[in-house]
Amino acid sequence: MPELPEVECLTRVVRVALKGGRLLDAAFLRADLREPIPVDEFRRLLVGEVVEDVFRRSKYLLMKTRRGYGVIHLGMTGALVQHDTAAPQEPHTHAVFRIANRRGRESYLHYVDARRFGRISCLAGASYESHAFFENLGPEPLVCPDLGGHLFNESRGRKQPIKAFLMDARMVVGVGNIYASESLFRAGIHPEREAGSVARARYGRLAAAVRETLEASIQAGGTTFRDFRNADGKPGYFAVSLNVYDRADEPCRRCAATIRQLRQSGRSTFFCPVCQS
DNA sequence: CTGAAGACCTGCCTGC
DNA sequence: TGCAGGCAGGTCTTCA
Repeated sequence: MPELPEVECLTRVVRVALKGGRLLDAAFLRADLREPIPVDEFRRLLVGEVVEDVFRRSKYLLMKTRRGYGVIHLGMTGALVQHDTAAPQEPHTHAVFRIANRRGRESYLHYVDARRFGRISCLAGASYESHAFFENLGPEPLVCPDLGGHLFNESRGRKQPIKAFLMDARMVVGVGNIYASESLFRAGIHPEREAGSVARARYGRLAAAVRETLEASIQAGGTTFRDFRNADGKPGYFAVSLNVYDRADEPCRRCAATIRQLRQSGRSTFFCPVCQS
């Protein structure tokens, strides 16, 4: 399940493969993802054009050309895998992009997504920030200069549990279910605590915990969990160091108390009842 | 406005 | 063995 570190790792691989090169063709085997792929517009904005940049905003991967942007979101089960052939290599291959790197060497990026929660779209024009996908997004956790202060300010008056608050992309992007549990553990904050009741200093610790957790996962190549693979098809290796996620009834690595599981807003939360308060 | 719940989708796992 | 049912969750929509 791709979260921000997975998308960051993928973006780096795609950047090497595509920045300064061209998208030569885009074949769509089925266009009915979470929303229909705008096939004609996508081709018009991207095919044949030089890819000036490949970057990430939140969990979206963007490819910039002089005409606009290609936008890819992997949803829950999506993957973008590089191959030497256009022929689908596995079930649920929904799109195949023929690309050339800046030296002209050709390869293929296969978009694979069993559950079709993902999104392939495009934006015309020179800027992407004002588009509906992006206009309400909070800051990037890895580069925001004062994430703790920002979260503290945004949280005042909110009765929402801090875990739901932390996962709200309008507050900060890129903290999905796994990293929300892990970050709250690292910061020692109970996931059910009211967001508005958490002190400024604790938000400072939480912001540091979010950053450390995400960066550790990026270093490890993204969390391996069920469906995720990197663009070269290799799994990431972060799952081995998860402290609480999916560890219900197992001992806390810090204090040996039993890790507990609960449901918040329909999502599984894992926490240590001793380390987190 | 807030916050919670539902919908989307399909592979995998459990239990009968 | 087969099959029903629950679960996974990012994001958008709906509802109270």
